[in-house]
Amino acid sequence: MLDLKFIVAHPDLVKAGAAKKHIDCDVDAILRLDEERRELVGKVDEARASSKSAGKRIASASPDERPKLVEAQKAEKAELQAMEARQKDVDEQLRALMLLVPNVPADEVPEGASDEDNVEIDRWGEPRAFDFEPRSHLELGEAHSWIDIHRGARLAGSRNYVLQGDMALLEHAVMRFAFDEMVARGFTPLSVPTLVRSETMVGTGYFPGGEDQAYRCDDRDDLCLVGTAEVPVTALHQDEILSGVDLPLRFVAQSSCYRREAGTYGKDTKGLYRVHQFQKVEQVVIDVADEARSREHHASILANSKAIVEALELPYRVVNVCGGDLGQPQVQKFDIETWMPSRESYGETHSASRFHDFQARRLGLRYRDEDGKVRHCHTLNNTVAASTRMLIAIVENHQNADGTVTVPEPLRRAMGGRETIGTPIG
RNA sequence: GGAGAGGUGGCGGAGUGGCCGAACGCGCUGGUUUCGAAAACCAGUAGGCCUUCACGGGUCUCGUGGGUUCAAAUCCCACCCUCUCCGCCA
Repeated sequence: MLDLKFIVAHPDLVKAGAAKKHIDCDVDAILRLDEERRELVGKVDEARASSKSAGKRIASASPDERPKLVEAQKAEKAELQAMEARQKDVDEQLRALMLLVPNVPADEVPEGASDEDNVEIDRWGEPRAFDFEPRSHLELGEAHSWIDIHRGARLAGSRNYVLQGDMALLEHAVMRFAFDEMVARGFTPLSVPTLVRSETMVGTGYFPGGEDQAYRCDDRDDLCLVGTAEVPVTALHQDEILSGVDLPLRFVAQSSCYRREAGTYGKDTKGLYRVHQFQKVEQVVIDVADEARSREHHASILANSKAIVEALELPYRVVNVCGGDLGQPQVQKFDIETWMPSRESYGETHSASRFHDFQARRLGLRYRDEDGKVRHCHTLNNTVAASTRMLIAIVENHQNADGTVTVPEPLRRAMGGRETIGTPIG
């Protein structure tokens, strides 16, 4: 969330930011509640101080004046309790509203309502001109018994799948390559829980608002399956005060990712593009609160992922995500979209976001700065590789006329040294 | 799942109703000393909120939330977490 002091000092900026994101929030109600809160806090503190000193008088009073003093205190206490109850009520209302206020987008974020308004800012490689009719990943997958949608659905419902044989191997190969690359770049490898407390979902900004998109086990255990390792990794140091000299922290984690995809019925129903579960390697950076550093990290985590996609020889473009396509927590987001022949378009494969202290403030993630002051950290994250979407891009872009698939060089070692997979299709 | 023990500051650890945001030790920071360092000695060392130009002052927080009391780290209730033993188990 945003700093309450910031909201109070710059209500128009916050409102403009929300408008740019096409998100509703009641800034004026927050201003009103904050004023009421200040008034109450002043009064409550005063009443408490007087109650305290009265208590001390009672403790040192003689036995015969004690009952009188205690009686007087009882009356004051009722008054104090009423004020405290009101204060608590105001605080709760305030927090609930604060959780709904979106982060202010950067100036460079383009205006726009949906992903159609995202602005291309970079492009690498050329979509391949096939001299044969290219097959979709699903056609290839079914021909080679690599992808089993029917049994996936039978096991787990629609939007589920089973990978078999070389496709299951290739999935591991991509994940391992992505993970190793990040470790080589100095990121600390992490293996984290994917089932987290609801509180952790709130901390990273997914709740409130994203409850429909998460699988929840909270009727019995107050736990949710994460949609990305970003959640447990960013929250790793929640409620801690880190030492400034330890920053930045750079983490890489692989995890299963679970997404309900509510409200997407009928959209991307074919193949592996939009599924309920996949594997993902994710990178997370936690650093001091500094705009320049935030921008540097943003560029660098984007570069990390570009290097992966380039090493796999996949054409891509980078888009500057517009206001309306930006989530509540982000300041700015760059998506990498990788060319997918069957879609005849670039499909989103990576999402590099920076948050300023929006997540850190919810998480209680802080550090002690050089000047001795305690501040909230800045957080960032980006996809390194998401299994299903990378598999789509790899098999579709590197397919051959006979239905075999050329394995990109970095993945060959994990594929037993083979240059191609699949037997020619008749 | 059953039985027991426990959760106090960066760490260890005292504290069983008012004098406790909290002894003592370690760590850390500054100073004295030293050619420099170590040691020794002295001083400082949690966070939130309100208030103040500032110095400061007030208040809250001893796992979390409720309760008892004029007064709670301390008593009561619920929940969360950790550890030990048993059971189950990849």
